[in-house]
Order: sequence, then structure tokens, then C-alpha cells
Amino acid sequence: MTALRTTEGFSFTITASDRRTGARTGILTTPHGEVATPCFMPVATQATVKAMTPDEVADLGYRMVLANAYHLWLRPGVEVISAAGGLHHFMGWDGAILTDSGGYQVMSLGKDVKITPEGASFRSHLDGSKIFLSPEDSMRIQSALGADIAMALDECLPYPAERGRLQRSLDLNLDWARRCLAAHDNPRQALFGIVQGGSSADLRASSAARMAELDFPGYGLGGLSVGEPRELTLEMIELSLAELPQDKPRYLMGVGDLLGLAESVARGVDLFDSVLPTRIARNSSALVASGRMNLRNAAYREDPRPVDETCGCYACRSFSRAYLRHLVMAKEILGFHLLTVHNLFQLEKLTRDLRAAVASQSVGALLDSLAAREVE
RNA sequence: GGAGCCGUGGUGUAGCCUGGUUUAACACACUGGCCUGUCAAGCCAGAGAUCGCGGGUUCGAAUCCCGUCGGCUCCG
Repeated sequence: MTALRTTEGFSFTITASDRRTGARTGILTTPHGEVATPCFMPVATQATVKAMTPDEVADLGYRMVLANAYHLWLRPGVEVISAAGGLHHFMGWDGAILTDSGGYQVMSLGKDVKITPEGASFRSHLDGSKIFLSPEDSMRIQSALGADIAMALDECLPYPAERGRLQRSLDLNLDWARRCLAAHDNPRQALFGIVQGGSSADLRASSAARMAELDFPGYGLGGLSVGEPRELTLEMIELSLAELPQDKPRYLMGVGDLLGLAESVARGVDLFDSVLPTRIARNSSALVASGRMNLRNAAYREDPRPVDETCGCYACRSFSRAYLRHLVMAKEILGFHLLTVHNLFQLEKLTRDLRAAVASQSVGALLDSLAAREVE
């Protein structure tokens, strides 16, 4: 195996740890700048954080976003992005980019999916044509896109999944991970492996332990937050992290609610992504400590208060719930934009608060106050 | 004065001719829920009209007949 063991311009340094929880802070150095962890990555599936300009995303404090290899491969095509000088240049984002391999799409798009040892064959969600994605394909695509961090192609199973299925998937994922390492040839790109195992404790631990042996520069925790209860998610995180090296970044894939993120940080997770903040914004909901606020509700028709009086975002500083409700009821784009701004602000602020709490050894207190907060 | 057309939930309509698959359908609006490595400015669900009104025919009428009220159009 000729795997790249070092990546130019990439490193991860832990700067502090909370003594009473597993939380830690770090600096993730990438070819496109440093990223303070714990960090949330807004999702830019189609090379755009929906409803936001790159400047707005950066102004909120974000230094890294997630894009999707599968979607960009199908449209506009890798050639287009290569010709434009790579994904960063194409989308006008000079911060770091992590690309997802397409493994999740195989599950979520789910039409005529056939997983073989060679790869995944399924139908394009755009035109129904049959397509095939192998670990090597995903590496080639992500390398061409030029992401700072690429993810190994994995098989992500829905919840609940049969044990036998999970077991077979575990071996397949190990094999695919090795092939991704072997195929990965972009020296300016780090490649993360992905721990699977569903919600089965021993399979989860086994997947983590065997992935750890492959010595990736970072690890994703995949197949979580796909419908299983929160306690189970947290248990799987603990089991996985126990098997992974302390000094490598750990990335929990797909968690974007405030409490869930904070509880995961307390267990040692460094990176997150989720469509939740941006998607629910476009579906009229604001992220609040206690969960979500649906601005379509009639209760806010004449409510002069901001979404959250303690929030410093542009939307909360400038507009009432009544106005936001009016905008989303009228399906005005501005309403969805403002809610996206608020939701991304909340997540970035939470990670900032968590970083400060690690430095001051007060992660537990922050968690307690977050759980106790009710915005109504 | 005469003739014709129309009157169905909040709004706009379908059903009427060829009564019974109508516990009256659809769209929008309204109310609520959902969304977590984005096929998602989306999806799901709910409330809401006994069909202008009265009478008749019929086993059965939103549907047929008569009358009446209201609106519109045309002719005088």
C-alpha cells in the first residue's frame, strides 16, 4: 500500500482539554487556513451554502464548509470545476473545504442501489441513468475538486439495520477504506476514514478499532443521527471515540442541533456538519436552545420580540418574529435568508462558547445552562 | 317588461346534461407537525361547505321540476 501518511499543509494540534468531560479544543491547519475546533461546517452540497454568499458565511466566523462529491460530479461535472481552477476558486470560497464521498447519497437517494465489493451502482437522481461509484472513483473526484479534506467512500446504512447487514457492511467499509487510502494521491488533501457499525455496540467499537489501525489523519463517525434515539447516538460516539487515537480530529457526521452538538463535544468530538440549520431555515424554523421555533405558527403573528432576545445575529438585532412570520408566510426569500443567518450564527456561537468553556474548564456548566434554556 | 346565464367550505372552481362508486372533489389560503455526511424555499397531516332559499318528483336530489331571492348579460 502506498498510502500518503503525511499531507502537505495539514495538521491537527490539541490546544486544551476539559478535565471533567471529554471536550477539547484544537487547531486544524489546512492548505486553506486554520480552523479552530470544536467546529461546525455549514453544508454547501452544490458548492453553495444555500441562501448565503461566501462572504456572509465567513463573516459569521466560519472557516470551513462541506461540499458533496456526488452532487458536483453529476452537476456541473468535475471537468467544469477543474477548468475553473478547483472548487475553492469555482465557488469563491477561500476557506477550507471538506468533501463528502457520496456514500451518504447512495443511501439517501436509494434507487436501485446495488452494493458490490467493487462499488455502488445506483440511479442518478437527476436523470435516472445508471451510475457506478467505486472508492477509486470517489477519490479521483474529490482529488480533482481539490478539497482540503476528503472522506473515504463508505456504505451508510439506515436505522434500524439488521445485524447481519451491519456485519457485512463493516468488512466492506474496511476494504473500501484501504482502497481509498491506496488510491488517494493528492498531497494537498487529507483523507479521513469513516467509522460505521450502526447502533450496534460491538460492531461500532470493532469498526472504530479497525479503522484506527489504518492510521488516517482524521476520522468521521458515520451512520449516526439517522433516526436512532439521542442516548443511543451518544453511546455510539463514546464507544467509537474510545477506539480512536486521541490526537486525530474526530468528525461526527450529520449532527447540527445545538444540544446534540454540545453533548457530542463533551464526549470529544471536534468537527460537525449538518444540513439542519440551513434546511429548517428554508422551511421556516429557527434553531433555539430548546430545539426549534416554527415561525409559521400563528402565535407569532403579532409578536414584536426577536426570535431570541439573547442572540446577537443580524436577524435578531433587526427584525421581529411578526415580520419574519410575515416573510415566510409570503414565501419571501429574505425570510429564509434571515433564518439561515440566525441558525448558522447560533451554531457558530455555540462552538465559540464551547471553545471558551474548554479553556476555562467550564464545559459542564455550559451544557447545564444550554439544557435549561427555554426560548418561548 | 322579456330572455338567458350564474349562485357549492375563507377565495376560485369541479361535480349537474346521462339522479345512487359523493361519508360533496380540487387549487390556493388557514392550523399544526416533520426535516440532522441536502433529490428538501420541501414534505405530511388537520380544520373548514349538507351544495342561495322554499316546495315538489323519486326508494334516493348538489344533480330533475316549480316558485322565490340575489348577481350578471342581452333584448325592449
